Amino acid sequence: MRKADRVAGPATSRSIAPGDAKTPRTERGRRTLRAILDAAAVEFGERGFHEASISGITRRAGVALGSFYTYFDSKDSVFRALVRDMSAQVRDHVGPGVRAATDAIAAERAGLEQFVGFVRRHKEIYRIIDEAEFVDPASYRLHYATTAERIVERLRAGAQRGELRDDVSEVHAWAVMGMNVFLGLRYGVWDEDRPVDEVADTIADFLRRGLSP
Amino acid sequence: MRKADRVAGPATSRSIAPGDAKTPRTERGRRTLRAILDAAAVEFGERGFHEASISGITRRAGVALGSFYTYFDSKDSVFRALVRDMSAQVRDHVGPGVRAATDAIAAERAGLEQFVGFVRRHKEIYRIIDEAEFVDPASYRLHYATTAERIVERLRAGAQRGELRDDVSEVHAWAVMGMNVFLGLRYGVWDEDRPVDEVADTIADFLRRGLSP
Amino acid sequence: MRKADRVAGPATSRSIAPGDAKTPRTERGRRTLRAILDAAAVEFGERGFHEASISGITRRAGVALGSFYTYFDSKDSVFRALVRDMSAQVRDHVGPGVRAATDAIAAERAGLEQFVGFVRRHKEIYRIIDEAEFVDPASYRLHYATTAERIVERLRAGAQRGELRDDVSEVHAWAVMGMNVFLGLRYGVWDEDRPVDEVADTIADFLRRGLSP
Amino acid sequence: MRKADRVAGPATSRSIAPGDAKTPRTERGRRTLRAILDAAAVEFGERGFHEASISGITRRAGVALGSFYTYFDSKDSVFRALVRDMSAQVRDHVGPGVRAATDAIAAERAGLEQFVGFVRRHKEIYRIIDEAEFVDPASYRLHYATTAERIVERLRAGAQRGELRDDVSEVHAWAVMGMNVFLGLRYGVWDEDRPVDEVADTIADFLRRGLSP
DNA sequence: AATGAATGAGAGTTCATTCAT
DNA sequence: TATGAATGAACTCTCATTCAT
Repeated sequence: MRKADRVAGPATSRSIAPGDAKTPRTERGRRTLRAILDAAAVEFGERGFHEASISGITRRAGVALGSFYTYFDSKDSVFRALVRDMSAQVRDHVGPGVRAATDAIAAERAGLEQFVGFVRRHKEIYRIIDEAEFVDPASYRLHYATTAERIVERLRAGAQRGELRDDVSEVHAWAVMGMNVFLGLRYGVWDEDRPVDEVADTIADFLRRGLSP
Repeated sequence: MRKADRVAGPATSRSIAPGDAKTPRTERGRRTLRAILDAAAVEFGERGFHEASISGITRRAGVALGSFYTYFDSKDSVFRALVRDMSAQVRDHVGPGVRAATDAIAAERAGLEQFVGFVRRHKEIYRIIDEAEFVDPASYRLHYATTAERIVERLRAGAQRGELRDDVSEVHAWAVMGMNVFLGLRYGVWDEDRPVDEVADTIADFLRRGLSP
Repeated sequence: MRKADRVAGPATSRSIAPGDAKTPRTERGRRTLRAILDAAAVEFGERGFHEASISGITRRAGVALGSFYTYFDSKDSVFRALVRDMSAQVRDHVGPGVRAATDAIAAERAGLEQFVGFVRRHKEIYRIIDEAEFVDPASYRLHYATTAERIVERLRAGAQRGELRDDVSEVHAWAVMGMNVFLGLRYGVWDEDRPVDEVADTIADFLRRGLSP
Repeated sequence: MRKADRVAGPATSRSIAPGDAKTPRTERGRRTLRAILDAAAVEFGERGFHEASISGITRRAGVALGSFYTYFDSKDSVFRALVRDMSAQVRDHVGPGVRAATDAIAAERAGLEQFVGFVRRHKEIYRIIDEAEFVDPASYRLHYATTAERIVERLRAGAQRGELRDDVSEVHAWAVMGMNVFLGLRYGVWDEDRPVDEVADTIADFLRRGLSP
């Protein structure tokens, strides 16, 4: 996978200019925007929003400082674009595994497994989404609200199929999401001292007992 | 309880100058330090670390700008002091209820209940601890590592008393902590649309099934 | 009269490319230049020289940014072209009425009346010429020096015809011009709370007494 | 007269911090503010508002860049402070001569004489007030509206004393002000090729004939 | 211990102008 | 001739920290 695809690749059908970016009209413009977005992901991931600088982004992208403002209105606006893009990436990477699962518990197990694996490979995404809580609260809320929504739908579908208890609710969904996020932080970002498999097995067993009818 | 005690009260055996603060030698100095710490909690809570300013803190505290540096070396150092102090506050407020519980599940239920109730009353604490991930990662890690530690000890003790499964582990502890944090965010900070009781009951039931022998 | 003529119309014998503009060779080029000049008059009039931007001008003109430099060397040079053009417009609109007057006082009356009426219809011209004091002092001086020159010639001619005092001088001319400009500002640009007629009558009476032999 | 007095001297009873400046609490602060105001008058006078830079002001004042923002919120705010201050200076320098005059015509003659003399000595003030038309229109309007007001009052008082025609009006006042301003520009700022006396005599004679009953 | 003025590095942003297509 | 992306100097403003009083 080419580097640029990480941020705006064809695999996910996301447009080249997510969020607030101005759409380039020429091929050269498309290349520049792509370079800026990639560089921004690295810069924000390494230094965090406030330590990051526009000049750091353009230096990494190999373009002039002013070129940044050809595509974005402000530092905030790249960050917003990035958060939305990464939120979508998490969804796109976790989704297939979940949908391929044979039952409700297997689905949640797959979700956790994919998620922890994904954050191991993209630690900067974890950081960027988390920092959105302070920089772009709206996107942050949206990300987690949407994620919880998806989980509760899966749980309810499982209940209807008789695989889970009838009283599964939003509370369970937030609990599951909270587990995933913190397990991702602990076993994905901070330390990889435990196989993802093992963590997923442990949690799957826990959920099976806790949520079965 | 007087306001100052929230940050550095005698009830919790924390000294008046937690973390990096320089210890004042006179009564007047103690009052000034207290005022600065209180003001810092408000300023960081309202504006976040980077938006917060030293002059904002001293203005709220009603002292001169320069006085800040009589007690702290830098902006980072007040923040560190505050994070540790608040981490201790969470522990101090949640601890008694947990210890008073009659069994392992009741203890976790009490922990969640106390925690959500606490963050409802102190939303700024949530923000300050969370932002530490970016400003003072060491304190952030320490906070969650310590909290997970305490949970795993409780779970193991419960297992030894035969109330929980024998295989409870660090993974379960991080899962429980993750639930608590996100339920606190959802039902404590963002919206209070569900009674704490109900949330706690739901999770207690879930844990009982999931973790019983 | 078509809109473009306001800036570079055939009626006044001014070429399509006044001042610093490069002369277009094709019909298409002439249209583009005309569009840019019109747009510049609006942009400078609305926002003033420094707030105005080349991109604002080309946006209004509906042409690409780069096209601007096909016709002008710099921001200063459009402004210069515009100032000269507008200076000529004032002259062209005020002149006929003055020349048609039957005596010296009537001529000055007509000059004021035409001038105030003209600035009411073209408030942006006022601003553009005035701002030239800071942006293009040479054009500014030239505009007022030329205007004063014309006034002093009229006054001297009136004196020779025995309609005015013999000692009319440059000082009187500058006084008359100053009146006109400030009355134009007050009753033309700022507020139209008094009929032009009345203002002109008052001043004509004042001049008759002040300048008659 | 010391240099600082030009901007904020005791002679005119204007405070040391006109307009938008923050009041310093120490003697050292007062000195710094005074240096910044003086430097700003020179910088704006020489380079005009847009070419002037804060760093140019602080360099001239011999203080650090940041010190500017100890006393002013923005470039606009010093400019506003300066415009108001200078408007007051013109008034203060012209007023005494006018009040000391023995009749209405002598008063206007004195006003013009003082004004032209003043702008010869303070050409930068002329420029600063004029540029306010574009930078701070409110102050500009206020300056001329107030000045016209004062003139119309003088004329009406002269009429009541039987020295001037009964129908003197706002229109005459604006005419007189316009003369003064343009004569100041021509014989004060641009060129000193004619003695102030002579200009004043010419205009006084003109006014006497034009405005006498 | 307290004050508040002074400092200056550093950041984001603008936009006239150039240039490859 | 027209396009619009690219450039980078220059500017305003912020604020943690220092220091003289």
